[in-house]
Amino acid sequence: MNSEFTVAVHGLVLLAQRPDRMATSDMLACSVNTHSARVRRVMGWLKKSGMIATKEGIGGGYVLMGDPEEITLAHVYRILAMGSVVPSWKSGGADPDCVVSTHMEDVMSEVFRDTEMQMMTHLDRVTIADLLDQVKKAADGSNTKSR
Amino acid sequence: MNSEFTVAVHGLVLLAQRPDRMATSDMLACSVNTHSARVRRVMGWLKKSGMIATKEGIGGGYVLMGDPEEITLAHVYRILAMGSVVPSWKSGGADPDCVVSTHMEDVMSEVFRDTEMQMMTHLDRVTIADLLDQVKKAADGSNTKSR
DNA sequence: CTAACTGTTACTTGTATAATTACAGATAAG
DNA sequence: CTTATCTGTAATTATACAAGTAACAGTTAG
Repeated sequence: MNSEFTVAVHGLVLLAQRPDRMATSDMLACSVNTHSARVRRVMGWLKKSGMIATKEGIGGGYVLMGDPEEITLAHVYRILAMGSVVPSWKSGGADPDCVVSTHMEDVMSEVFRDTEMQMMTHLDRVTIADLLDQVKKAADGSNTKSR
Repeated sequence: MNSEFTVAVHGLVLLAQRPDRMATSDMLACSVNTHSARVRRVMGWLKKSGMIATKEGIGGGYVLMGDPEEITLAHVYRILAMGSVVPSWKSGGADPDCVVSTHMEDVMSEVFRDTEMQMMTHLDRVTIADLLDQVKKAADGSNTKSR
């Protein structure tokens, strides 16, 4: 699971929170705590998927297009992070006389693939709206605490 | 999921395949295609968990202690890779006036934790023996092919 | 025209990880 | 006793990848 997924989810939650569902890349970058160029890159992928729309020029920004209660983390993951839990490093292949060496790469590839699929079943159950709720609860908790 | 998990699983499958359930770090390193010092480091963790035993000196090596049919990938994951699917990079925290910025780190931490738990349910169903079977099947497939 | 935005590429910097070296300790065999 | 073969461990080096950032082009409104 990569940081681009994190940026995207954070960005979508911020858009969902905004009254007009809109924010500029600078605003998003400030909330996320990263550079706006990075935000633009990530949000560009989401735009391509139709999850958000963009308005260029004066008064522009990114606009959430879907219903936060219907946007799942699995959907975001598929766009930005698919395969990211799989290590890039592979074992085996060095010893042609050892069947384990010869075949473990393929066997592990399947393990990783199936594991990622299972992981998606959780992400399929969590929506952007859920996360916004959690943010609000945490914020209410913070406010209560400071009283 | 990190490469140490991969090294460990590969090593365990090789031990399970061996008639005496034993192999030296050099042998393992050759099969895995890495340096023996790295193998020793990883196997050291498995030894601490009781999954394997070691014999030092002449005629030494690593010995599989459990039943391959009862060693799950989840067990290996817990020892070596716990938390490895979580990005080290965190978003938010830069804008104290933005509740999303302030709380998203904690919210995402919980998402990652729950996602990893769900992932473990798959790893709990796969054993070292399963993987060895797959290696054997793949090897049989290869042999058939070359006829 | 200028300013405010998105979009994109390329470069720089930082971080994490894999490879490797070096050596100590344990054990068996001669 | 010495030597060889193993495990165990720390440190250093090399490599890969990812995050940060600069730079600029294109789009749009005033």
